[in-house]
Amino acid sequence: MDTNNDITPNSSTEDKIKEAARRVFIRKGYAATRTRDIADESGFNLSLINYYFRSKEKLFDIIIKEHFQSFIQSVMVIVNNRDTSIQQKIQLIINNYIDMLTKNPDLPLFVLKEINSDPDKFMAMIGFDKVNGGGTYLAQQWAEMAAHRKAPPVKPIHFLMNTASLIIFPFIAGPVIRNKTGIDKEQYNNLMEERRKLIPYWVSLMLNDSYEGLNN
Amino acid sequence: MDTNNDITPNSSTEDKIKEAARRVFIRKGYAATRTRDIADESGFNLSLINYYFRSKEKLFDIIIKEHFQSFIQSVMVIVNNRDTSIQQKIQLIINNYIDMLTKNPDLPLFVLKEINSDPDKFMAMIGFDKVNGGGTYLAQQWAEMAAHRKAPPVKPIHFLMNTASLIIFPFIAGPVIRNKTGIDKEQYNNLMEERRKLIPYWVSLMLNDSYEGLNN
DNA sequence: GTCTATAGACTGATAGAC
DNA sequence: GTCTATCAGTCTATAGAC
Repeated sequence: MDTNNDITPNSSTEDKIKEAARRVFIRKGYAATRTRDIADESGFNLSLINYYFRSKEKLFDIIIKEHFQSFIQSVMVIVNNRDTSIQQKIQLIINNYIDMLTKNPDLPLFVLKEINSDPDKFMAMIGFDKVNGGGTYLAQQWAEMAAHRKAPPVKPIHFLMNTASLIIFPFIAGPVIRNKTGIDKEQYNNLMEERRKLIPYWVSLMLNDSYEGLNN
Repeated sequence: MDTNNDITPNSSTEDKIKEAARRVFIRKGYAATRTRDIADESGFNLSLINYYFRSKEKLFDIIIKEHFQSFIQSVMVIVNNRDTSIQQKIQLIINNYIDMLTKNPDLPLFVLKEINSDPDKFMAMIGFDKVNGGGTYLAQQWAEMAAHRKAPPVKPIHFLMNTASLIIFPFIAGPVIRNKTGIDKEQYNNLMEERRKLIPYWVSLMLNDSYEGLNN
């Protein structure tokens, strides 16, 4: 998956415009992005955007598809691996996300914003509508784990929400937290690195049988 | 704090425009909001927006100030209360947030989006720049708790991130999760209600001395 | 106070020169 | 392929009738 922000020096004009468009779209969102911003970012003339891609919307569509499909697929490979435990899968998914989000910190806010403005359209665009979490091998492992406990662990939906929250939200809230604490981007990334090991620990706490005592 | 979406029937034109503007701004963000949208939402003519508020930007400024200041103050009252424990404060803050976010599910994404586009400006606008978390009574209680432990609990910054993540992120991700699971808005709100008691339990797990064993 | 009409700037997209 | 010039539509804001 190519989600880094490097400029490939020998790429074609078409690719350079795509790279520039990807950066601007993700930073500002579809609505707030002007085709002139993309032209400036690419270093080429405004009219070339329409020459290569016909319209702003088609350019957006192409870029987003390319950007997400390989990432979604890499997660699907992890959750369907028959040789790893639930705990190992969780660690791998967390690593996968933290790698990707460290490279693309603007991505979660962008995705949530676009999904908010038209859920069905955007999820179909990135191919997330075809993902069926319940049909994964991870889901099967979870069901087996739940069956072998006296007390049920936390509801899957809450567990999923919590794991996603702990991974993704700190990236979204980065600007707020850095603004309040005064820590710089590098120090903040170090905090995110610490979380690679901390999040698996925190989520494992939620799966403990001691959960039983809570149902009051 | 008036953050509900009720239309007050006997309010003036000025107030009706403010109410309409608040709804539209929060739903779509500043950049994507057109003054025509506000005019339509209010039922009045486009030109009255400028008659009463001079410009889109000044109207935005007024509304956002009013919307947040009372909420921030209500949280400050909780964190500076000398008669409640850390645990009680956490529960009260969680209740405060879940109440507010259930009424205004679009708010977190709106805030994060605006902060992302200009952190200093927006945080000053809502008065959050003057908030000093380290000077609160809660911070003092935390320091005392940490001093009485052999092993330090989780770093305050991670604890803060995690608590905020578990509260706020599920509201942001609501559209995605509802889209994937097919559950409706009311069922989703029920899940959020469950979290009132679950989040304090989960965050308490992170404060346990068993945390000691993690530092490998 | 509330409306219609329109100015002036900006947007996405295209025609045509080279 | 890449550029300049410009169109047609939309945006915020204002002037002026009532």
